[in-house]
Amino acid sequence: MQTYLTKQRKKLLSFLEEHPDELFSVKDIAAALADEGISQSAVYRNVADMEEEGKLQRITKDGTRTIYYRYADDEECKKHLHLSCFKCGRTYHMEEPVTDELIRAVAKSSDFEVDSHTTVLYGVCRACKAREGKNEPKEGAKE
Amino acid sequence: MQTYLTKQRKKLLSFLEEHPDELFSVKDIAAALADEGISQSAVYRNVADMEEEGKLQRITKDGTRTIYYRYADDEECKKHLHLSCFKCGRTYHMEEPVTDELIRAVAKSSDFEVDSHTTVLYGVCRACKAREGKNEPKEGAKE
DNA sequence: TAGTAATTTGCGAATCATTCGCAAATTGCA
DNA sequence: TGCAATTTGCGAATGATTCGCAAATTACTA
Repeated sequence: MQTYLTKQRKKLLSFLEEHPDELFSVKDIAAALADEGISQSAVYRNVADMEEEGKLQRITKDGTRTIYYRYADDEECKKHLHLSCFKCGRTYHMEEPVTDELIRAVAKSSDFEVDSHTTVLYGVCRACKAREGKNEPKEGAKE
Repeated sequence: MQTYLTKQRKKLLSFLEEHPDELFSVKDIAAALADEGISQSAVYRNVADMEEEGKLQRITKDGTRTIYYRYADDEECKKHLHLSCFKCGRTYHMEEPVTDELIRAVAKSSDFEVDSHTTVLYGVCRACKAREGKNEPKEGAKE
C-alpha cells in the first residue's frame, strides 16, 4: 500500500504537517491546495491511505456527516486524550500524568484498552462554563 | 417543536424505549418498523427532533458516514461513560464509581466538564484483545 | 538515460445517506 | 364535528464519498 511517493502526496503531507491540531475536511484540503494541482479524488485517496498508516486521525464532528482529518503526530497523540468542547468546538489536550491514570483506571475496571489516539472526551470547557453563567446563547452559536 | 403526537412517533418511541443501549441507523429503525407503516422520511424527521429534545443520543461510528441513534435514558446515561471497541464494534458501559472518579479527575486537572452522555472512549475490549493474540482477522469482522 | 511495469492521477459517473418540497392525511382543540 | 396547524409519504434534490478507466507518473533496471 502506497509504494509511490507522488508529488501530490508530498504536498498533501507537508500541508498537514504544517498544520497539526487543525481539522480539515477533504474539501478544505483540496481548496487549500487548489493551486498545487491536486484533484479532490487524489486527496480522498491519499487521506484514506494515510489514515490507515496512522499518519492521520479521522474524526467525525457531531452534527455533520463530513469526515475530518488531523495530522497525527505519533509521539504527541499517543500520550494524551483530547477534550472537545461542544460549545465552542475547541480541542484541548489533557496532561499526561492524568491521562495515564485514566487509561489505567479504565483498563483495570473494564478490561478495556483505551486508545488515546482515537478517544475524545466531550464536554464543556472552562471558558464556556464561565460564559454560561451569564447568558445562554440559544441557537447559531456555532464556531 | 413537536406539538403533535402522531402514531408513527409513538411507535418509534416505544421501539426505542424497548431497545435501550442499542444503536440504530435510520435504516435499521425503518426496517424494524416496516410493518407499522412508517416512512423513512418520518423516521429521519422524528429522530432528529427527538435528538434535539434529548430523548436520543446521536452517535457517529467510526468508519461509516451513517448516523446512529440510541435511546437516551437520562438517569442511566448521565452516569456512565461508554466504551466502544473498534474491533468488534460492541459498546460497553463503565461502572459508575470509576466513571465518577474519571470525570472528576478530568474536571480537576483540566477544568473541563465531561459530558458522560456524549463521551465514548474508543479502544479494544477484552474479548478482542484475547482474540488478537491468536490470529488477526483482517476484514469483514463486522458485528 | 531510455524502457517498462506497477501505481496514481483526474475526470466524470455512480452510490448512498440525508434533506426538501408539496399535496394529502392526521392531530389537538374549540 | 370542523378547522388550522403539523406531519406524513412520496419522489426529487443535495452532498459527501467512491468507482472505473484511460492517461500520466513513479521507481527500477538495463
